[in-house]
Amino acid sequence: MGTDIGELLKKQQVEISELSHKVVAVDAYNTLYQFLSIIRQRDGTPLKDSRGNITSHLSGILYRMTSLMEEGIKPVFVFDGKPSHLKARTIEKRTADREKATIKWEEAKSKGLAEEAYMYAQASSRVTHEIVEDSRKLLVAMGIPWVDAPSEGESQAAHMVKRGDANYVASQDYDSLLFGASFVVRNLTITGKRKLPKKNIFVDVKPEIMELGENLAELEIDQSQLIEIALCVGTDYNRGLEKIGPKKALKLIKEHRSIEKVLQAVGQNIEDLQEIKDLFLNPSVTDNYTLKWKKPDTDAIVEFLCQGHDFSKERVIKACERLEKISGPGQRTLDQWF
DNA sequence: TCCACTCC
DNA sequence: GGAGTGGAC
Repeated sequence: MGTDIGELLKKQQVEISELSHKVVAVDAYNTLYQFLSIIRQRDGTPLKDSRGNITSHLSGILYRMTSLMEEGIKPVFVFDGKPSHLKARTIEKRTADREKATIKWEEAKSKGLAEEAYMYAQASSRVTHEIVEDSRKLLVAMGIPWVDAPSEGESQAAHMVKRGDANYVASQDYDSLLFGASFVVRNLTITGKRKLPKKNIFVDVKPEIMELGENLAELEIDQSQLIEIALCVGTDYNRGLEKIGPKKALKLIKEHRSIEKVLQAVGQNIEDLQEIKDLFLNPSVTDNYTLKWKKPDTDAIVEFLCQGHDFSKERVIKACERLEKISGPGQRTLDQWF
């Protein structure tokens, strides 16, 4: 997913408290996908209510956003709009991969291969329309704003950082840097535990910040060249060049100064090159949004999660009390919130 | 208070 | 992922 240029980028580990009072534009798709793939029962089944609706994302949103907001972070969710036609191949591939994984999940389950089953269960995660709608409902009840991107959520989130309406884009992907976000935060979690892929081992992770300008300076390239490197490696809009990874792409772009010359040199081609480059440089975004953090509507949260989705009332109310306290009287950050 | 482990 | 629990210290 996204572009694999991570190893070129300098990241700075920070404490969550360092993000206090910052507005963070959360890449909704990325975050929801993360919740769906990770918040699961031991056999790999996602959390579900009694009617069979998936609820993993709701649990993730409720608890993580509550914790982040307790730290003084102001999240805004940015949802994907209509994807570019250039993304069609990637979307088809994701669908196919998901379908394969779903079949393999069943197979592994019937063979009693628990670990394998879990892995395929994760890979079968899908951010459905219903999951997006439910997430929006919960966000509204929690008083967290959200924005609909005309196209990519990541580009809209990057745009909001460029405009100064947000301080960071939160995403595990690197694409928002390609879209020109000057600050991106990864691993925006509380516990700081992350399961290693495949293995049943957990490692400590801290939020890490990437600064676009600093990275460009370090790599001695400009924004356009960073995009060209990504194009060489492969993005959601194009297949990467054969036998070219991020290190080699960087070297080639610096050496030849432009991707056209790189393509000549390696004797390969990238379809729709200019169009994709333009998509990163001039993405479709909107200024038509207002960011307003409101007091949580505890009744609505309880109604939605407990009556609607069988959450434990006791636990939900506890989370609501934490939320109310954030915006409540005696809170120093009160004026920062409204 | 710190974990491992379970439940959601 | 994050909350809750219970045993170990």
